Amino acid sequence: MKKYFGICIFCCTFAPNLNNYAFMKNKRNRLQVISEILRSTVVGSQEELLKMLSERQCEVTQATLSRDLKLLKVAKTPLSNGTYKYILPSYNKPLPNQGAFNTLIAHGAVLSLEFSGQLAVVKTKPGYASAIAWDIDNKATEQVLGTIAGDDTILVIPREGITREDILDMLNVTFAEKN
Amino acid sequence: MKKYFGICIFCCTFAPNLNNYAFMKNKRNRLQVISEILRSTVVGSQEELLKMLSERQCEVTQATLSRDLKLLKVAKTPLSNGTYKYILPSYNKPLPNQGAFNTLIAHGAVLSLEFSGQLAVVKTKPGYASAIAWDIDNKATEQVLGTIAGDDTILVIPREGITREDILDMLNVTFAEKN
DNA sequence: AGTATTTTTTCATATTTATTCTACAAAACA
DNA sequence: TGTTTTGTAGAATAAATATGAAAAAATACT
Repeated sequence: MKKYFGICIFCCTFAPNLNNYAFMKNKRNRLQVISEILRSTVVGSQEELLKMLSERQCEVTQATLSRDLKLLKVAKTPLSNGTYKYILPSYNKPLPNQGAFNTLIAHGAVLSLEFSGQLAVVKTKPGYASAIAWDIDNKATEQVLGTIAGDDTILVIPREGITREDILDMLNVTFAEKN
Repeated sequence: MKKYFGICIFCCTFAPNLNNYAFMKNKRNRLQVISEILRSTVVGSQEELLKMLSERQCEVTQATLSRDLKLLKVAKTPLSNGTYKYILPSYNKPLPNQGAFNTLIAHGAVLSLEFSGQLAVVKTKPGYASAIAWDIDNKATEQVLGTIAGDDTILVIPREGITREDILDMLNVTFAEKN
């Protein structure tokens, strides 16, 4: 049976690659490091990035880096000062550091959680939204006023006074039970 | 005395260039044409773009094009299908022009757009909501956290920091591409 | 007008980036 | 187990892109 090897847009790794390889010696780590560098630094060329990688014990060739950047959908864009910058696509940018929830995200039907104002939006695999919304509705009446589910998106409306952290905790609990 | 020649991000021309030149024979027009092409087509290389330009009576060399793209801050970004695409920065993408969206509204499946707080609600012809929501989801990940569609209504949840105008622009782009 | 100044363009080329081809390693399979 | 498939990476190279410098065009100035 064919397994799907898809890159996880949150941790930038391949889902089935669960083993531990030598530290900093594999693609997964490298992609992570590249993301981190690009998120925090202005990098104008692959060569430059190559140097920064080798400083972090990631020795690769430009060919590999080119492929990595393609994989990560990193764009090269001109800046106002006449130089260039490699930028991560927006979904890689934030890396909302949500600890435990991230690991759950990586393997389940829940793809992401993001906030906007007082609202939370949960993205799921297509078709899963209603089922998961039902779980949330039922397990989190204290924190959640209600949910609205489409096909792959759930809008979570928290009660007044509920923080983002509360929502996050609630989801962790809800999905911890699912696995 | 030194004059400041700054590119106008709205019309893509240089401010002091107020005269009329021969049609399609100057930088201003060329930049405009480049913007139009990139807004409506997937272009993967400068050579490709060069051809499209010459079809439109803009004969230039790759060197000039490279500089034009730098000026317009066009980024080259990898696509999921393994190819590349030149993309305009977001402020060039739409024309922040209420009018355009209204005309589309008048003839298309999109009936209206209204805002409430940070949320936007799009009304569509019956049955169209999911299809249009899907478009919005896919074409506006930068501005939109998610959408939830009923039969004829779409709830659009903008990301934090996204203005109503951004949403309007985004919709213009999305629906301009549909025609 | 003619001349000076600034801007734009091209040519040639340097630089940068993507890809082909090869080799090998890990995982899946029989 | 051996075999096949899939994924990763490097070297070499092709392809794409950026840039210096000179020429041409446009504009400003007198």
